[in-house]
Amino acid sequence: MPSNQLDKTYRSNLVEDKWYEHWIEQDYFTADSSSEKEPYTIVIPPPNVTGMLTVGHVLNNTIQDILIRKARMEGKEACWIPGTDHASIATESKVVAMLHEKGINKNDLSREEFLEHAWEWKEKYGGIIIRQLKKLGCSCDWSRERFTMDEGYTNAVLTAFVELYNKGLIYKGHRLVNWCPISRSAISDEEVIHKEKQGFLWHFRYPITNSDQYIVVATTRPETMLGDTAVAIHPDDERYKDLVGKTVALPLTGREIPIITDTFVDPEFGTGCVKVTPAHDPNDFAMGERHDLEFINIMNDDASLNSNVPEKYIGLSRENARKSVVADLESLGLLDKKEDHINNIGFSERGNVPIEFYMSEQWYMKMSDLVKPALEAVKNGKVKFHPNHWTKTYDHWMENIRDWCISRQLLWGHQIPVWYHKDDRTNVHVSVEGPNDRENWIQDNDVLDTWASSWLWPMGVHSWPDKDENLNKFYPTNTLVTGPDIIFFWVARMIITGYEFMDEAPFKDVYFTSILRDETGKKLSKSLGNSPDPFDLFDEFGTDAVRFGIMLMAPQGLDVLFSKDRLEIGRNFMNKLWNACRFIQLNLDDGWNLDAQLDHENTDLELPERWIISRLSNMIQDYNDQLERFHFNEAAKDLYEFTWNDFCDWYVEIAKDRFYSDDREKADIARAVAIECIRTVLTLLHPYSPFITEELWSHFKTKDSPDLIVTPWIKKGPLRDKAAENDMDILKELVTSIRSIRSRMNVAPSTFCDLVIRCNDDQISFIDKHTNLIISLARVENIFTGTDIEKPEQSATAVSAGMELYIPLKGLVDLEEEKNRMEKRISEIERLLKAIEGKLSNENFLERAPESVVEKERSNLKKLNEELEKITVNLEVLK
RNA sequence: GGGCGAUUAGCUCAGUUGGUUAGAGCGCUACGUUGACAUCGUAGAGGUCGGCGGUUCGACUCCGUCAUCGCCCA
Repeated sequence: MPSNQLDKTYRSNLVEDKWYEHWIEQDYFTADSSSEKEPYTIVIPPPNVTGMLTVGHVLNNTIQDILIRKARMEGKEACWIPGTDHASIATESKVVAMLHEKGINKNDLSREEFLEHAWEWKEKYGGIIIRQLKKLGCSCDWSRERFTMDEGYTNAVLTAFVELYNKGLIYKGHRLVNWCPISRSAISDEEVIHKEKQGFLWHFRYPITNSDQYIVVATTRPETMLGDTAVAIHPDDERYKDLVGKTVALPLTGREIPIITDTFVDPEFGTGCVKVTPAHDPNDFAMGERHDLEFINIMNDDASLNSNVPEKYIGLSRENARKSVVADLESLGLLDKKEDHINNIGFSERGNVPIEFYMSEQWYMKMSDLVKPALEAVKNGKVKFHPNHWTKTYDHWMENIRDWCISRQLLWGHQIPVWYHKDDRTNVHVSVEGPNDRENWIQDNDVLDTWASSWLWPMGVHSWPDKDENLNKFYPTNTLVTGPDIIFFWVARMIITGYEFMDEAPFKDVYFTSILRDETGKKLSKSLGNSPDPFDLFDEFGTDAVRFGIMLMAPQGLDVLFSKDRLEIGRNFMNKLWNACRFIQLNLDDGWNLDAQLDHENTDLELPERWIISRLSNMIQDYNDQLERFHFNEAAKDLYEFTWNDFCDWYVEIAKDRFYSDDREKADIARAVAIECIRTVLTLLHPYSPFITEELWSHFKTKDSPDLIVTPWIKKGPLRDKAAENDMDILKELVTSIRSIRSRMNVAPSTFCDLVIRCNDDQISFIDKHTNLIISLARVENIFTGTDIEKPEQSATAVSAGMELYIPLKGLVDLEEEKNRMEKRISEIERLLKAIEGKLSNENFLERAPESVVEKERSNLKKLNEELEKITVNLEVLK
């Protein structure tokens, strides 16, 4: 597959599909349940089957791909199980909209007919996001792809229902639920989004029966007064004591309702009197039960008013009903006043309209016992959260958990496996298969909440409830990667099912990704239109660059402000890597044998080689550590900095000197060292940026090496060499100082200048040893050294690494500027010295600080004093 | 009302268990096409680490408090 020479720029579109197809052909992604290797498993958070790839998916799935590719390279049996979620409400509403466009009303269809359309829709659009994940480069085991409504998965969902039902943990209840009038279904507490909205507080006068008195109630929802069945005051409220026990003639309805007392009423709020609408408010519902009030449901399932209200209001939408009721009360002189009020309104997450509290019969799950092992697992660290602070959110939710409404009045989903006998509705059959004499039974109409199916994902993707070798091998999984916004919906519930059905947590680590926001801090979402299409980004920057860039910008545990130009960093890095490889390749002789490895034991390396290998080893260590603790951004940064700052900026520049010299052996060593660096970087970068690294690998691998995707991971570098790092730091500082002088004095890069160094004997021999490097890196003609060498006339100076540097520049030196610069440095040194002297004259410091810290201060003091002395002398000379 | 998190250079962010002359990228300034890369190179300017207290020999780092912003829950 390798062609001979690398193009001048990296062209992602020529590379990506080629390698993805190759990996698929070689079957690298498929996990083997019978292998002896240690398993490493991830289950994908199943995206909505009708969804499209968002930038959030890119972040989330890149992280999973990084983990799984690394595990694969580490020689584990890597298994990343992909799939999609049927997403009841979201999908059903799309299908309804599609039908509507065709002029079909959902209500005119039978369940079977509707589902036929829905499956058709799923077949048509369901594959999109899977194809998109492939473009992203995800190395999922596609042979294991699952859909939550597949036959096997459905069996798991229904089995779980039946088991929990039989344990008495699932029951039917008639109570208020959160009702979405758009989807006409119950929704769970977690699907209600609270928003503050500017509204009003209306004060109405309710006439006391047989009296000319009235009582004023305050409400934010006038239309519900048609369902009032009481007025309540606080029992200690002196203002209304006389009215207790009397009744009110409820306006517009002709109904007579009692005035009751209840401690729930807040005397401070409004007038201290509240209307009580037990069928439409959770607090009123509770009061209704306490006081045995009448529950009057005044709404249809679409929130329009039903026949329990006076005729003129029947059929009105809740908004119009509000207008009518207010107008009518006002015309009766019963509107006392209207004031501004900020309401906290619950919105349906999917329908994006205010929810209703609606009385209906629903299925509930008892949660209090189920959560216990799951709560414990996170507390004692069997399941670890990254970042850890999410455990607090988890604990709080789990400790205050309420029963879960799991039924939905929808068609798309898992129909509840409960049958009622035709002759006797109280005769109930609950099983996965259903009754044998089906013709005599009617199945429950509702489907299960989608989360009541996806909560089984880690086991349901296998054969559960059957225990086959896949389940044995790949459960529990290792790491879950998901967003903190579904910590309740999904993460907590999966841990619950893990313990309930497998007696074991479903994963060991949970990594919560950053939530992506745009530059103004808004959450990226399709509905807001602020989410860029990832494919535009892939085209513009290359998939690898997007993956790398997004990982580099995703901080640990924080939201991330996404912006396109930050992806440029990724693109530039890919280009840099590509060109560094290209340069090394250009400098390999025709006969260069890529199989020749650097023999670390028996090769005498010079300083730059020892240094870069030490830096490489250091990076390998840090990189592995960062990945180990899920700090993906910092791992990426380690790789970036080594490649760019150490390797390209310094080593490749030094290698040029070797390549162009006559010393064949030195040049070959430099080639071998450079190739080792490149191979290491490619190996470690592969999980982040799989395509470009595989491509480059094909040019740099040894003959017998496998594809990079299955090349052994690197955990440890050849060796650290502290001495080499120190020496190289001195050399770099020297070169930088010289460049700095040149820049300050406007010496053109093409000009070679002379360099005079006053320093001690050790330093002289150091300079002698590295003369060639200094000459080529700093563009110097001749170097003169001496312990007492004189400062040349008209020269620019610097003190660097304890040496005095002079660059003769006849006529070019701006004395004033030089003087200012030196004075600035002198005052900086004096500031530092003062601080150090303060510390060193503090007895407490000397006594209590560790010796190494004191020593460091002393050596700093010495260094700075020497520098000060030299600069001062040079300044004197200038004057 | 309760909880969580944030506040470091113009912008976006790093900064391990307290001890560095507080870092990076972008942006900015100057110079530059020197045998890979202008998606580049070299050099440089730019910060009293949100305020106030406290612990400590020593605080960007730990504690308290206030302010501002964001999120979750009620």
